[in-house]
Amino acid sequence: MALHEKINLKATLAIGVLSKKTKVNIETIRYYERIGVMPSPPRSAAGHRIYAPTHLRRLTFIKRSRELGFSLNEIRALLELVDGGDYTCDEIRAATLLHKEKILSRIKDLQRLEKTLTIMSDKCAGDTLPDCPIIDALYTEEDGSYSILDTAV
Amino acid sequence: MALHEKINLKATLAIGVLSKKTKVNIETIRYYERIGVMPSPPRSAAGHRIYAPTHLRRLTFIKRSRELGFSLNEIRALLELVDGGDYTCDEIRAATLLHKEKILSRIKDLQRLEKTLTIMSDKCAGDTLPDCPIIDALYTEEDGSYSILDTAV
DNA sequence: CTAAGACCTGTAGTGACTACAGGTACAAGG
DNA sequence: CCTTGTACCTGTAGTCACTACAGGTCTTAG
Repeated sequence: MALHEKINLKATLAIGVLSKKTKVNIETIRYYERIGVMPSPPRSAAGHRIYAPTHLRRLTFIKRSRELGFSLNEIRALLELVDGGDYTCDEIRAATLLHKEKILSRIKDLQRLEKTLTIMSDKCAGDTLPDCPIIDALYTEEDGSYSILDTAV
Repeated sequence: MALHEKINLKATLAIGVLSKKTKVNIETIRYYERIGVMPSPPRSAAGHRIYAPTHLRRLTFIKRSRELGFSLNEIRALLELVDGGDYTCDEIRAATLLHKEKILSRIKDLQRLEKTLTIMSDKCAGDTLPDCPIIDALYTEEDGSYSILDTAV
């Protein structure tokens, strides 16, 4: 192994190092590769993944976007735009605002929920009797005009 | 099939009827039975499930609790209390308030998220140039003190 | 008698991971 | 030289709360 090869390896990262730097689980990194949001990196002779700074940047992007509540599919779409280089600031802002709207409606759902829970527990005498208005309420079909189901982050 | 048998069947429901009354999917009802939150109902000669009004009540309870953001495991625990009949109003209220706290912290997470998204899109000129501060921000590791991951409803 | 519809079981897919089991590679210490 | 420890590898299965088939049986109306 010649010196110049060592120099080339200087800026590379093993998966464990990448994991620590990004605080993304090793298994998650491999998962991202499997589903194609991270590219397959080159391998060492022993088959170990060798990451370059570009991978670090990309994984940071993915992690940050996940933290902001984007789904992996949304991130995939964002990355395609970015990879293609044919995006405009307008497009990205539109996607961000759309996402913000989703978050806002999720907040509203949860606030309605919280209100209902408050009302229910306020009705409750909170004594040691086996009779509870909360339980009664749960047995009663409500309006059902809202559903918080399938509104995961 | 004698008359008295028909009378006994009067108040029973087929799975499709139960599904329509509760607005819970047929497949979901069977799923609830499989995981044990709904009891296995008696069957007709042909093997069809025959539900009684108690099943309707129980499924309503489950649906309503799900709408209020309780997980099936939490519902299982609630149902055990109710089934045992040894619950007090206090216990139920405590569970409800605990759940409310979870919802509140989820709301806070989402509000922080929303704020960040607002700040990011405000920075954006929104023009047709392929250069976007949002993208730049996504490539940048932030504090990371909060994570919205694994905070599904 | 036939066709539509409701029901049955069992399995696989979703999203975004996480957790193994069982194996290989490689460096440092005895 | 051997052992020990660590980091890596693949592949599969589990999580949650469903949903969606495939491929069958049963019931009911015309």
